[in-house]
Amino acid sequence: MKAHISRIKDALTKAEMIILGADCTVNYSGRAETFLPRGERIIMIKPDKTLLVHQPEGNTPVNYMKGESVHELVEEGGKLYLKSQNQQMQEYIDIAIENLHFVQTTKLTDGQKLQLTGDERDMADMIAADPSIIEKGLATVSREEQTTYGFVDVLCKDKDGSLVAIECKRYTAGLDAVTQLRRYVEKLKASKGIVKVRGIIAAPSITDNAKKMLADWGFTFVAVEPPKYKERLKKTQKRLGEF
Amino acid sequence: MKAHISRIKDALTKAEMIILGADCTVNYSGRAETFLPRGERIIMIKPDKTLLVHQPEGNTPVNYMKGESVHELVEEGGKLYLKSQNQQMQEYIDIAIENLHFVQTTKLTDGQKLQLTGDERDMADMIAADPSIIEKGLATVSREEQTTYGFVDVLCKDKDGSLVAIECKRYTAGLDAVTQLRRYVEKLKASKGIVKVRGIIAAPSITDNAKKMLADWGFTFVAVEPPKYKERLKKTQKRLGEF
DNA sequence: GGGGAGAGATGCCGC
DNA sequence: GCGGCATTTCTCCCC
Repeated sequence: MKAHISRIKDALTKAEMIILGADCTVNYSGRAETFLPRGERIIMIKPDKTLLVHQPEGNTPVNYMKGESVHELVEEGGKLYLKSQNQQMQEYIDIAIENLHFVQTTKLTDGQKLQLTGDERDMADMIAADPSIIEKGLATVSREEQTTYGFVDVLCKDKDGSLVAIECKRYTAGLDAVTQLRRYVEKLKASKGIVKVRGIIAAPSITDNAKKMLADWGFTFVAVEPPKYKERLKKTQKRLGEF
Repeated sequence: MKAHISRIKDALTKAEMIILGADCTVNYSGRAETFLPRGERIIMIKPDKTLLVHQPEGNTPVNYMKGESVHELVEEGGKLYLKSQNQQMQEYIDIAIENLHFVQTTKLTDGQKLQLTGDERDMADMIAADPSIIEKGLATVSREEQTTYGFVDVLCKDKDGSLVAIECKRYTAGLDAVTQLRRYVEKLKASKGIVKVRGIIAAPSITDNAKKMLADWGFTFVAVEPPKYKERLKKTQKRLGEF
């Protein structure tokens, strides 16, 4: 135990990655208040002082603290506590460690950034580059046209010269997508003093309610698949199809 | 190395928590496509088959895979790969492991759930229990009143008998909060055939643009602090104030 | 299981 | 720094 403690303290000063397997209870106080009764979890303290507490299940950490937090390992009344606080956010975490199963510390070297393709930006770029995907005769006017009530993903003119605001969604468009579009169309009408501005939602699909609301406002939906979506699956299927 | 590999494979079959420190490159294909060049990271495979890849910085995993994924450790051409796939989501991750710094496996027992107070639900409950916080003479009609275009956080009647829709936000209300409120108010008017329905946003603060849009629609803003917000800080300040 | 909305959201980009 | 918005969002809850 003594060896564990000194190893953690040493790693904290050296800004090494620290990973603990611990039987513990967790209290958080800050933007809200949480309590996690005793159980076995993984505690991770990153070189940038991010703290993560992970349960055996689920994607998201059950408790966490932003980078630049201050962590301290203290012994009080024969018990071990990990006390963390973030001055900026005025947040606090106290972890009462009942049992320390293992301690792993390591220096990590990694300056790489994730390269991602196929997000909403790519989808909007794809449409802006060739708006005929949406409708014949469309011509792109601008990308991310600013209005005081937010920005339009892709702004086009149709073959009749009417402005067309296009809102892109990578997933099923819901009510929020329609209200967003509506906001932009209204603001465009007001700011430019035009009566007719069309609105289009470009997404792979749309919910029934959103479709109704879209109809209420005279907008339309165009089914568009986001780029790079399940690319590997498509390749696999193609390969299978070749045989 | 051989010992590492067999330990990982064994832990996978036993559904133990697996944590690797590895120099690796990561490819993901599914809802999008990502590539992460070589660097040192922490790889975590949970008992429920969630996969997380963490860089030395930041709160969120750089790559991940939902639970119920299938993970396989394979050696190809003298190199070690961790190949994961999720059948449901049609997603794939390949991790090329250049160097395995450490392997940690452990059985984790934890059936506990996080207990949280101070979220939006608590805030809405607080207002519903005593709507005079918002305005004198208000009486609560319902919580989460359903409309086809979404549900109203708190529905009240004012001293004149007019319906009042209240939208709660724990943080600074933005444009989206106003459009949400607008949606509900319009739907309430339509479904109940009433001309006058008031709209109120209850939040600690509101952005300038949202305030303008609120005014455009004849709605109002009431400043309300969410419950339990920075509770510990308040306690500390109170204690300090005593001296 | 889909839809709607919050999250102790986080992170990114633009003004 | 605030604001507006996407996220491989995730997660919960209600229909």
